[in-house]
Amino acid sequence: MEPVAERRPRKDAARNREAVLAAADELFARCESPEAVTMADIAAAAGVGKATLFRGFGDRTGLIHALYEARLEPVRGAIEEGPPPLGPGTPPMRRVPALLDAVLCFKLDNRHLALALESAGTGSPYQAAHYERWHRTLQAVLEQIAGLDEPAFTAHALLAATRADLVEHLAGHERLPREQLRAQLAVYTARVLGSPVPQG
Amino acid sequence: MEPVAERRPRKDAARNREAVLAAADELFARCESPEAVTMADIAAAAGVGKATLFRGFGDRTGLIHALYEARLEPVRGAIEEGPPPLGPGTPPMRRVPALLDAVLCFKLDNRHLALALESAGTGSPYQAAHYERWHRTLQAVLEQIAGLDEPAFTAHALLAATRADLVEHLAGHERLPREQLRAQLAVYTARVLGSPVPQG
DNA sequence: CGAAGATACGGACCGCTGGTCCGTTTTGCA
DNA sequence: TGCAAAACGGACCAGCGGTCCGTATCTTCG
Repeated sequence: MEPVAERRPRKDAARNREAVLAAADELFARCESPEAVTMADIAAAAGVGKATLFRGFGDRTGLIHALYEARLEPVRGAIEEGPPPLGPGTPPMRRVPALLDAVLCFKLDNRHLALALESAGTGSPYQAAHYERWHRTLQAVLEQIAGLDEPAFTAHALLAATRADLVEHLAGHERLPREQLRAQLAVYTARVLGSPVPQG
Repeated sequence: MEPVAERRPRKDAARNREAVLAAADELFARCESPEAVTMADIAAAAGVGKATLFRGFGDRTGLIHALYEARLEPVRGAIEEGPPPLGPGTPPMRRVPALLDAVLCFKLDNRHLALALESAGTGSPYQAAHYERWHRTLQAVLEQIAGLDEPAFTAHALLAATRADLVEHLAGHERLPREQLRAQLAVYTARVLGSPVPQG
């Protein structure tokens, strides 16, 4: 079979792609509701025609996914090959809370983007590639904890506690401070794991 | 001050309202994705003009809310004044799992409707009246359990495990049987409460 | 360096949706 | 039975995601 050459993109295309991602990022960050930022807005802010958006990312959800994935990259790296307590080689009972805290912090730092992703029209968030990844990772760690059955469901349930709109509701609407939210999630996680509650 | 007379609606209006609710209910149940059923569809199915929809319910989310509330009515009654284990007067450690099981069953029985509600364009599900109600109820019961702090967050987290799209993902997409899902939620709930796991 | 082919561009354009307007019909009351 | 008030319905509108195609830009090769 042909080795699919995968010729690298033209340089104006690459530049435009970056411009679009940057513009979208800023617009989503600035606007309160993800639905308030339209594709035309993004194109205009990037100084680009609308067709360029769709040629480069397929459709709206494609663009949001790409943006999310780019922002997520560092966290993913830290989880897959970083040092403890996030990286591999951490004892499960310590890694699970670390993973969830990382997810929570990410959503706090990228509230609007996460919100945009999870309410991105077509398809539930549960079919997105990154959710699958997070779930698999978490499930694998949970499986190493003796006496904890149903790791698959438990992983879903724990991740559900960090849903973007819940985070937005607590942090944004109810003004719950960041550290307090993190602490509450930590306590909750500990309870699920049956471990003694963290200090404090 | 005038006693606001609240003159009762004309009978054709009442009849149309029912027709619309019935039609919407059936359409949402029949179609896979809530977005696939448009307001025009509902109006046509009810044998009514589009304006009647908007006059009666304000906008799309208003209609969905009304429908949801109507379907929810029996469950709400059972919780507020029904017999144990759902109603008041049940020991907290037994009532919490009963409440969550009721929520789960409701979402299983009304998957598409719940999905429509939670992905209803404007506003997160956390601002809807019924969520507020469920959360308050659950929180109140959790508060009666000694040694369990953060009842507010715990209530949110537990309810998050019954999110409509998660339920849809597990029951619909992954074909997890109803009883199995209920059992898993029960085990998970027990773990959060720190109580011995239910039999089985 | 210049020309030709490939690639990407952009904004006018389309279909469809939620939501509104207003002339017409139905209802309730005297 | 007559008349005002209330509700009707479907043509209508604005705005969205997404597409099309003539044009401009890049790359490559002689």
